[in-house]
Amino acid sequence: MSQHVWLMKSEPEEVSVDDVLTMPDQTVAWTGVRNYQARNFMMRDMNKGDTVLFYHSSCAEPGIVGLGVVASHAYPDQTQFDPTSKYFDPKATTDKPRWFHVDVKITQKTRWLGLKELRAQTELSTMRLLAKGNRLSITPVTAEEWSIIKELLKKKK
DNA sequence: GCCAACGTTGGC
DNA sequence: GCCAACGTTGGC
Repeated sequence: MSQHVWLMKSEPEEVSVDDVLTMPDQTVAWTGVRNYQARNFMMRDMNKGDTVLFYHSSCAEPGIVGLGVVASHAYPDQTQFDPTSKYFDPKATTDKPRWFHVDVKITQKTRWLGLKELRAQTELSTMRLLAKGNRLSITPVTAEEWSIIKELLKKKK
């Protein structure tokens, strides 16, 4: 079972890195994913202990703001069964759930590593996050990309 | 299975 | 609020 690194987007208006730090065990259930590619990453490719780059999106300061780990295996997203939830899916049943998610535990806040700064690194031009037209909320990060990001995070911007 | 219409994402 | 890019839906 191999170690992976993932970049996971969250809208700070919904769940910010600080919000997660106030949650029990600094862990958030990553519910609400309604895209099959992102779901499949969680179901098929994620392992407990994988590294997570916590990214703020749809906000004034998009970028990486924290580090964490995958804290569970994928399990059914309860919001799909809740008619009052905006994530309700009428086609999902408890026998045949459509949507699954993992839990993510934040292990540390980082400095803000903004999207512009990421784009400025030619070595990071391969990042899935930065690919033209990318909208995926969960994207894999290669070992090479991760080591570059680690160095960037050490720098005092 | 094709594909037009529609909805969503997310940076700007 | 705009809009490019992409995913999903549903009629045929």
